[in-house]
Amino acid sequence: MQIGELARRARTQAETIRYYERVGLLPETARTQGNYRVYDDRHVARLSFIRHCRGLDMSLEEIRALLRFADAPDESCAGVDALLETHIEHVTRRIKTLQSLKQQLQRLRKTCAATKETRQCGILNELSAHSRPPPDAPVEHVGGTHGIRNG
Amino acid sequence: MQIGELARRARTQAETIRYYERVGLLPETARTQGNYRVYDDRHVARLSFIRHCRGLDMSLEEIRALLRFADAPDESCAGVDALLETHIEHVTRRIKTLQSLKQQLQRLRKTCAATKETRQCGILNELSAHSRPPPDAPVEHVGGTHGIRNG
DNA sequence: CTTGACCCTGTAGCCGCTACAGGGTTTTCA
DNA sequence: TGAAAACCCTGTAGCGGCTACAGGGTCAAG
Repeated sequence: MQIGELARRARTQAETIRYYERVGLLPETARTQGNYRVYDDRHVARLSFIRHCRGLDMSLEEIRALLRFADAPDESCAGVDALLETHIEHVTRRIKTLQSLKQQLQRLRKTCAATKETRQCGILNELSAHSRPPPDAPVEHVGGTHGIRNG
Repeated sequence: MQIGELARRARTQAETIRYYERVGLLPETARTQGNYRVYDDRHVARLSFIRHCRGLDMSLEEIRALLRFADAPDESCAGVDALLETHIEHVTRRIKTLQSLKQQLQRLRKTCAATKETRQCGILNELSAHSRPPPDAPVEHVGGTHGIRNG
């Protein structure tokens, strides 16, 4: 099968597949005479695995690590388990951050209830105040509020 | 004051300030003879405002919108309020996504409990399965699990 | 023999910075 | 006076994880 069919089967885009090859998540494949990439079912499985992990918001680095375990089946399952635990911690931390964020935003919004002009808008005043929430902790790896950068 | 002091006062980095100027969040300032940017207290206020909003995980686009309200004090506070509401929705949605993610990950981790070798690692098997969680909704704008991209 | 569907490589863009390189200016101190 | 240090400047490239082109080649059907 060629890249288009692989893309359909793994619900991805051809460009993403080529990207994964470029960054070493998918192996370089055989080519046809016309220089088209050729894939088989194992590629479908591997790509589906990757997309599944991405759906679970793992980074490509984490997935790379998982794939190393999958590729070396004699290593202990413990590594996989540990990686997953770490990832769950990241997610948990991110949830907590977002929850406190949400509270702050809601408090802020109430500030507006009274006044009705920007001139004296409580929100803007609050936001101008110097006190700031602590920055989002020693940059771990669970993204911001805005747009997961893929489709 | 010059850029370094502004940076210290607003707890930012000079490079970030120049970046904000470049993308139009901060105005272009006067310069000294030696071509150094010159700032005053209003710049501190504006930059603190921006950093505060960033601390609340707003996008620069949202902040730009807020600044427009702040710059045009006759417009209604309602716009500010609406913007905030939208942002809160983003955050709420992201929290929900992450929570369901976490559940999936925890289920996955239990799969491992029995077997102890990757060869038959339940996690890897599960992850290879074709069923995938739905992608993270029509890309709104609250980032992934990994690393808020600033300090 | 042309159309169209598919494929290729390479590069630039998204966000919000960060981190240089390679220079200039100003202050400080011997 | 002159050197070092501390500050500033512009410009460019990088992060992650793609996406979206431009500008071409290949292949099957009509």
